[in-house]
Amino acid sequence: MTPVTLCKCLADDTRLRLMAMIHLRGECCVCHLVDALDASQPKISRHLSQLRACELLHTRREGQWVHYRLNEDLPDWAVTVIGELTAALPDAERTALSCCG
Amino acid sequence: MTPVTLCKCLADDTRLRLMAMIHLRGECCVCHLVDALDASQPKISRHLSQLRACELLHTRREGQWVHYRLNEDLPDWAVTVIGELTAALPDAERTALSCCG
DNA sequence: TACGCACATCCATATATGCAAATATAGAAC
DNA sequence: GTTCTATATTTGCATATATGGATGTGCGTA
Repeated sequence: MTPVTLCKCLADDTRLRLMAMIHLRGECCVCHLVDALDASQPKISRHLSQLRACELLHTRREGQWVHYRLNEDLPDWAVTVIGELTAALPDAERTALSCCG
Repeated sequence: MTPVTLCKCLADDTRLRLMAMIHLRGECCVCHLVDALDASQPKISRHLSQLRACELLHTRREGQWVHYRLNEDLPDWAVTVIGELTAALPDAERTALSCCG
């Protein structure tokens, strides 16, 4: 995980909101992410795949659901950056991502 | 300045190193940035233009030289992110950007 | 005029993005 | 076991955007 790699991962509105939502809520399953972000399921899936390939996210399967969570081994600076960017989102958007839907 | 905008600006190796160098050194003129990053002048110039257009950098002309510095009005979260990413660069690279060349 | 510094434009290439369709995977009903 | 449905992923294709080199232009200095 390099600084540029992290920025590329977060340099897309969908991916940044995915990371923010998982950062705020903790573990999330795909269907909840699709609902909260109001995007097509394949679109969400593709971005999740990219975030997983870059080792930002880890997954856990539970029956038919796949749960995504932050990689616990991310370096501190990466977690700090994700937290700062999440906190900098507009209040309305951050609230929509954090509350249960 | 939105979180996604900042990430897009920093999601390129040349731009991230430009921002890191200016963050570490303070104000820099274009010719020094070109030397330190070992890239073509038009390439550096184009990326600087983009960073200036996004309000990350401000400029000051002094004779034939143009000096770039961080926008003093950047929100705190943006400065924090830039600082974290700069600090996360490999030691050798960060040293090359910070020392006088 | 001549020279150096910085910026802008043109063009080719590479990468990213999104939609649609096809392919696993798991659970429920029979 | 078989079939059906829901969930999630993957792939192909077209489009959009980003990137970099080469070249030309503008500005300031001597």
